[in-house]
Amino acid sequence: MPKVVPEYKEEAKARILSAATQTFAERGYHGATMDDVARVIGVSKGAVYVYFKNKEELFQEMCRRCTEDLERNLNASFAGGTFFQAASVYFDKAMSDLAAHMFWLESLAEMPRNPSVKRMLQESYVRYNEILVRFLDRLKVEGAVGKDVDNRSLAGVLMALHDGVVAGMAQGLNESEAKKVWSDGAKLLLQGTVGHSSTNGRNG
Amino acid sequence: MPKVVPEYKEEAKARILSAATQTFAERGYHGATMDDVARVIGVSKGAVYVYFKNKEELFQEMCRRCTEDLERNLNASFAGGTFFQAASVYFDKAMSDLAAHMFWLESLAEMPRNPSVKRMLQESYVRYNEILVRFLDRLKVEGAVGKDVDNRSLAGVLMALHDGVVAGMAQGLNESEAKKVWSDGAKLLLQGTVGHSSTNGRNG
Amino acid sequence: MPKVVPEYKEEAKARILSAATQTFAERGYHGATMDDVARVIGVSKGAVYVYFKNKEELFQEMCRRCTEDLERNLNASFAGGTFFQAASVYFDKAMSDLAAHMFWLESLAEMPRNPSVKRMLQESYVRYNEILVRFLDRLKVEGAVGKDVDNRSLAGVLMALHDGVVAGMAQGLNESEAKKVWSDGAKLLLQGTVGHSSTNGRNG
Amino acid sequence: MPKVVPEYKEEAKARILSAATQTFAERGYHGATMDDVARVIGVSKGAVYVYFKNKEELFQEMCRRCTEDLERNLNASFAGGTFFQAASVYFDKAMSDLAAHMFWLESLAEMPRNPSVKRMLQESYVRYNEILVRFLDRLKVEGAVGKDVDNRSLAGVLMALHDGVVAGMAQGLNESEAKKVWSDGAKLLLQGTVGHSSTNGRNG
DNA sequence: CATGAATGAGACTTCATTCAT
DNA sequence: GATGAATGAAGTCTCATTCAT
Repeated sequence: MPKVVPEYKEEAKARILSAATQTFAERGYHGATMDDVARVIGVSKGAVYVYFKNKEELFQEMCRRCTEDLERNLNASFAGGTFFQAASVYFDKAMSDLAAHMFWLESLAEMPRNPSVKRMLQESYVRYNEILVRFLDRLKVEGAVGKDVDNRSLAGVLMALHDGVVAGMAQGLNESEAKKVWSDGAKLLLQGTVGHSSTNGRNG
Repeated sequence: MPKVVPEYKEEAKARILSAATQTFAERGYHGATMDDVARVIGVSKGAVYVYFKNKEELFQEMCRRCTEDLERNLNASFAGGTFFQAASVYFDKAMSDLAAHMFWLESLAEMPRNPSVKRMLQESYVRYNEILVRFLDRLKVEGAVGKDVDNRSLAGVLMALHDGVVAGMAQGLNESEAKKVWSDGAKLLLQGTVGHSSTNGRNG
Repeated sequence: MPKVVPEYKEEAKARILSAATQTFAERGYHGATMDDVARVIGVSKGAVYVYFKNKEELFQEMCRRCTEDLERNLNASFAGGTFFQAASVYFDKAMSDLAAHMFWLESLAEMPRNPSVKRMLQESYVRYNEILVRFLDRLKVEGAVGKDVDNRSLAGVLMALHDGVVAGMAQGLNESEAKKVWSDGAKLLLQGTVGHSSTNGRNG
Repeated sequence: MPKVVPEYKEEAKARILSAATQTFAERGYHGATMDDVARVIGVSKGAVYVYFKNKEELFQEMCRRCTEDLERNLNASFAGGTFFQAASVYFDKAMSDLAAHMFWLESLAEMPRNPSVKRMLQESYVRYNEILVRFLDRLKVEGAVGKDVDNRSLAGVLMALHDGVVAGMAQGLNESEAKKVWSDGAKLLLQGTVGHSSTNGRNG
């Protein structure tokens, strides 16, 4: 890969970010050293500083990419289909990057001390919610969600379920258990929304 | 109370643990220094080392007490009454110690690097689950939960919802929003368990 | 020297400042490492940080003390007596701390990059001038300095002579050569002030 | 001018030296990076290494050129005319390159750590002195300087005055104040040399 | 020749831990 | 027991220098 092509720097950055996400997920923000990150891709400490001004900026860029990836995944998964299809598609895709989950916990813990990360996570939290609300609004129109349900609240519950499953995996839940919690939770919630009054099960 | 009696040592330990929990919650495990902890209670760094061999042991003891507190709260809240009563009692008690939530996120993030903490959190996770399963089993006997529901799974969903609400608070949810997510989630889940077949709303 | 006495910290600070002045004078601000400074007094790097927040603050404190010492020396030397007595007393005292001269050159060079040092040196420069002006004013009253001489300007010339002698020593002038330049310069200047008109040689 | 001719290399070297002098004067030897120097003339770091083996050699070459420039200026200014004419001509020319003054202070400070620079500055100091002595010898022949004056010493005083004025400018003296110190100093010194015995003011 | 990505030695700084008082 | 000065390992970051392109 010649150094002269313009894409080179972007690739190098991406390589570092990938190594850093993995390392930070394993060792945490404070436990991971710049040396650790560099060693993963077989370069020297100094090389990382060519692409990122400091550890903090590296971390922020990782957060940015992670939240964007998650948003992309949500957008792609909750674009159409039934509730369960979407939830399942989303979950399977999300599970393919387990390191991202631990990294997310790390960034949650870093929020109180890093205003930039805090802002990013709070803003992305709101955006995720909106994606889900849009999806649920469509389901309501189709009758798959009861008319008396507050979709904003339901979206909040779904996100809590999601975050809680990730936290659960950190606490020992294996992947299949996590998937069961996620799908059982989703099923119960959807059943709850149609409640005893509705009979529409098309989207369930 | 003279200084030589054993109670004094316990009091001193408790004072340090309380200061440490607060400090670790604010600054994180790595961000909080032994000096910070000592300063909060107005003693010297050296004094902390009289009661705890090192930072790690201090942290582990904090984790132990936090998981015990949480377990106590769960046991007390999910001892009797309806599902919503229990959920509400629990939540109100839990909210009274907000620092504990951030500390819990910290300990989650520390798990991969601290086997002892990892074991503690995984074991307590299982115990929490058992508490909830016992509670749900009773509700099922009383008919408040549908007979075809897997209580172990429902307990897992409830815990995920709980953990997700805490994570949501870190991401910007305020206390009343959090309470709404928690109670709406609990309501939807219970409605889901009784589904379209059951008509029993006594425990809702 | 017990650590419990209050004077201990002041003494430790003074010890570090002395070691630092010597080290900075030899190696320069950038060439001298905190390790170098610590090693001179046989302590560890970390000990220096107990007394000074960082290298910059250490340097500033050194500047402060050096300018104060110089001012004290000027005040003591140019308090009374003839011009030559004062100049000679001053010079002999100043020469006893050669390291201070090189340190002063270092701080001159650091001025453009260190606003705090810049301010300190500029302010002390003005104060030195005032000390000399006061002294010259007295001489004028006594008739040792011609009435038509601008004492402020003469003080400026004297200070330039002083600074130039120090610079000259850096450039190879040995102590006796420096003393000759200083005293010959002072003599010529004083002769110049009384010029061809005055005949008063009492202070020459 | 094709790139292969030797003149090109000389031009490139001169361009780098000029950029480096400016940069080193502003940021100091340690504060100025090779990148800074290269950026000023819009070339890459590597290009500087084509013309100079390392930072030290670049610095030495700068010192050499600066001392040569100063010597040239002294030779040109103190070639003929009266004392004041020479001093004034010299000063005006010297003031046109203020950066050189700060660079000179930098190199003074670097002397203890750079034997090559030390040797250069010490040798040039001697040469400057000889230029002034030659000039003063001529004035003495012409009677503008008293016969009983030690010209070598007077030259030393003049150089101290010069260096002190430069140091004074670093300490806050503006250009007109500096000029006043320089010319008042020169006047007083010359008056001093003719002293109470001589009445010759032709050169004053 | 020129470029600039990469290196790695070395500096500053922090902080858990120890120990003499 | 309590203190806090001192230690030293370890981490972040810089930058002179090299070298493949």
